[in-house]
Amino acid sequence: MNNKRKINIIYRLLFNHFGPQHWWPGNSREEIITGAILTQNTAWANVEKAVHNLKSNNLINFHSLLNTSHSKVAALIKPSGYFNQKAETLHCFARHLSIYDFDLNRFFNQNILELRNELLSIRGIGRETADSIILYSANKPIFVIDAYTRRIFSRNKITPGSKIIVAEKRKYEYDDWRLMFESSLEKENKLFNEYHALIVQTGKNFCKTRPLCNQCPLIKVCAESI
DNA sequence: AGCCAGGACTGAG
DNA sequence: CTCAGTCATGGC
Repeated sequence: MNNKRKINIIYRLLFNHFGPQHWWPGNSREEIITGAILTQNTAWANVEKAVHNLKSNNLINFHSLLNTSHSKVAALIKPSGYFNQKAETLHCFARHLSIYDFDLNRFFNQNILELRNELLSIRGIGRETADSIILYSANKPIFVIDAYTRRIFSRNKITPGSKIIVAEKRKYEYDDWRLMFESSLEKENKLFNEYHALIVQTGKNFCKTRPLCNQCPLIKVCAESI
């Protein structure tokens, strides 16, 4: 069976198992962007504390954020780790958004690739963060790849291209993974939204770095049933 | 006591 | 172009 069919089947299995995930957690586009930056290599529970601190100071607002000192922002987001870098990234994003008078409608009103390139030009925003913002804040269909995605699918022999597997970490490029999913699914933001959320849910439950994913009951069932 | 979490960037070689 | 090193807190 080819990867395309496996990817579609696994989606149904995961959705049937976990149900709808209602992502992204957060109730405004600004909060989603903030969370996407703060969650870089960080447990979500820590991000929630940092977001709460920002909320208490009315700083889920990029205009206000730009008028707040680095040291104050860094102190508020301390629970999410890497607070100096992330405070800088938040400022860089805010500075970029000022070009659009802090109007996300205007910023998001361009095609996906242009938006993506703009996001990638902002220091501290890499591919995963850019794509999370595009999918979950701008509501445009782009498939988000993260460590869980690579881990779960590569351990189940579903990988892009035909490169030799050397190490788990950097076998394939980010965009190879992204295009594998995008070319296998209907290009629909609701589907991409749910699928990535389900992958994270699966990863959190069953596919941590250890124990190995081979011991993941769900994925094992998936693999066997395909 | 480590090890890891919904990454990104830099400088060496 | 690879890739180890760096950034950093809190939970298990």
